Amino acid sequence: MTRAKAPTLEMVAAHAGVSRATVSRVVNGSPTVNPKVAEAVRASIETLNYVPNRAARSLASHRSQAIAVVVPESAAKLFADPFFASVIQGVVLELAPTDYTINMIIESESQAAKTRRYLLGGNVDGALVVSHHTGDHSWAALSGTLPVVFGGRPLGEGAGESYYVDVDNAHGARVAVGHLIDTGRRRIATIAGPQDMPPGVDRLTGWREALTEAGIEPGPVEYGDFTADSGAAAMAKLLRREAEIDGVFAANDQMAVGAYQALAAAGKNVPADIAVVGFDDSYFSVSTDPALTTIRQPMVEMGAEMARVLARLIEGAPAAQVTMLETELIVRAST
Amino acid sequence: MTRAKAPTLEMVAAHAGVSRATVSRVVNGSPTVNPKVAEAVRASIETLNYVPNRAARSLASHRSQAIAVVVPESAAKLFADPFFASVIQGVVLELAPTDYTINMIIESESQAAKTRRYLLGGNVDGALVVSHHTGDHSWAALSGTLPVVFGGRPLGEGAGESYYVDVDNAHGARVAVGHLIDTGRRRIATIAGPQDMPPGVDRLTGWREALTEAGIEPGPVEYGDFTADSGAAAMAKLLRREAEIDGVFAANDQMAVGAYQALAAAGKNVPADIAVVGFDDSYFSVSTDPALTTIRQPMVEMGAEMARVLARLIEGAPAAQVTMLETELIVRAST
DNA sequence: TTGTAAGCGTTATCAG
DNA sequence: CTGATAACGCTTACAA
Repeated sequence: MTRAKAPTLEMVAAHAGVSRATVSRVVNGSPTVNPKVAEAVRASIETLNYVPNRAARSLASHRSQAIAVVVPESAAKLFADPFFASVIQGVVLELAPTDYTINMIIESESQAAKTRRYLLGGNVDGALVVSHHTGDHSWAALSGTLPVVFGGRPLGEGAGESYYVDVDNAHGARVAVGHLIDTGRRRIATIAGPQDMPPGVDRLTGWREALTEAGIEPGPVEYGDFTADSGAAAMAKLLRREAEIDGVFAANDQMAVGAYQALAAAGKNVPADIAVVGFDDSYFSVSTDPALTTIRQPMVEMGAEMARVLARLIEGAPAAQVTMLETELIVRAST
Repeated sequence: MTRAKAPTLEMVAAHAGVSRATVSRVVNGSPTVNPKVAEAVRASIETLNYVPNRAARSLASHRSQAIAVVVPESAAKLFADPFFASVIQGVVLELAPTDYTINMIIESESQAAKTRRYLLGGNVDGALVVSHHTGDHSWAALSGTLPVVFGGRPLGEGAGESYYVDVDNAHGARVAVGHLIDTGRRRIATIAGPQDMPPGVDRLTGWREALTEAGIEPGPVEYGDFTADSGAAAMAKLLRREAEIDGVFAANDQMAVGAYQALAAAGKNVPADIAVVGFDDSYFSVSTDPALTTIRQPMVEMGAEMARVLARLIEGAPAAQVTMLETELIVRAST
């Protein structure tokens, strides 16, 4: 079962009776080629079933037509993290119809140098860095050398340099709290996320803004680390601090789920005694009882947008340095 | 901001005072090179921060050091399907420390030809096809030309040809049913999956085998399509057929979740009146009330194993044509 | 053990 | 508008 040798550009040239240069032009859609000749070449390509060799092409053109998608190892280890899965899905679907190839690469501490060199070694035309909630832009240094687009707002310095696509967390939080207010809640607490992660900060800010703008005194704040357990603990503390809380905004669904437990333990009914709204619209939100009102993040869209921005960057086209994606309030039974 | 030209193998050779061939040998770990020389070359590589150009390398060697991961488009569109996410995670983690690059590619009907040519065009050294529950091996034809490893048992003809890694569905089902029997259930029904998908078939078979082997008359069977709604409908039918069912094995967690609804509607208590066990150990299983007893599939491990088998195939090493992965019974509150 | 030199399949620069 | 003819950076017989 010998594999037939793949036809080369040269063979096409011979078959069509033109030079290799001409075939190359046709393949690359150069306008400076006689229509008739082009047609003939295309016919030859068709009959020979020719497909250009990527390696040769990128060696000669200095473009790899490849895009790296970098995910932190920690994330890759999480069991099917829906955030990453969705973002990557968006990237892949967006790039599928283009000529770009997607190189999935894992950023692990131990291989940091290897990864850097891979990226800088001309193996890819650009990189997409998905940094979950951490705001970690340790790859920012690459930006000067290689087009890079980040997912999530960068934290701290270097922020001004990089291109990124993010979800408008503050706005989402404001909408969530606004919904609580609209439904008559007046003593609204929050279970905030870690303050060293942009989403943690922004969602807390949004909560506070919505309240002060509405002329309502912000309720108590407790912090969690985005896990259900931390949410339960935070809710318990909140309850201990103030029994009259009638609404709580959790910075993510998992903490909201944890809050449910603490609430149940305290004999509080959701939403009768206290309304709760989460953030993410993860699968937790539908499987809880009562189903959780939450803020949906357009994760797939985020991946797609990142890919679009990167493509523009690679092609030298102007691109927005920061793209904010809108969230959406999903009202369920918890409010 | 000019990007410093990447160092080439030639520059390393000059720096180390040897020929390019020698540097190449060192880079590729050839044993026929003087240790001292090799060391010197490595030092030069280090100081120059040299990283081999992939395109040139594969052009010259006819190996791409790349592996394609093919996912059906339908799956990619599902919201963060945990099955795919986990399998891919396994693949990526397994391949990360190797020199293989991972090319994610989506198999869409409209681009089938393009994908085929990409795979056959020498762009990758092998391919991993993740075909969820469908058993679709339409890519089997590639096997003759390119090393390919499938995820999931192939359906029908061509099965004998291809390499694949699968979860032992029948055994998992037997264990699930065995657990039901062990806990005293005697009238055990099943909500089976589609019979045109290997897992659907195998899990039904396992259910039947466990029962007959235990000398228990198999209970009624109803079919679903792996969705929660279909599970609810199937459970309702089951109840209508026989009120005395005291145990049910759902071919996946989602259908088990659906069954919960039908059971609640019928005033049945889980697990007092009827025990239910699912399959997959998806996140649904923990968020239900009561938490679902289920069979865990080693999805991440499946991806890793697929990668391992493919690597062996590419390197011409002997590899098992079929690898069966063991499942695990996870006992929770529903039984 | 090491070096020489001929490619690998395209693109790109120049002439024509 | 088309055709030579160098690169592109690396691997690999073949020699030495």
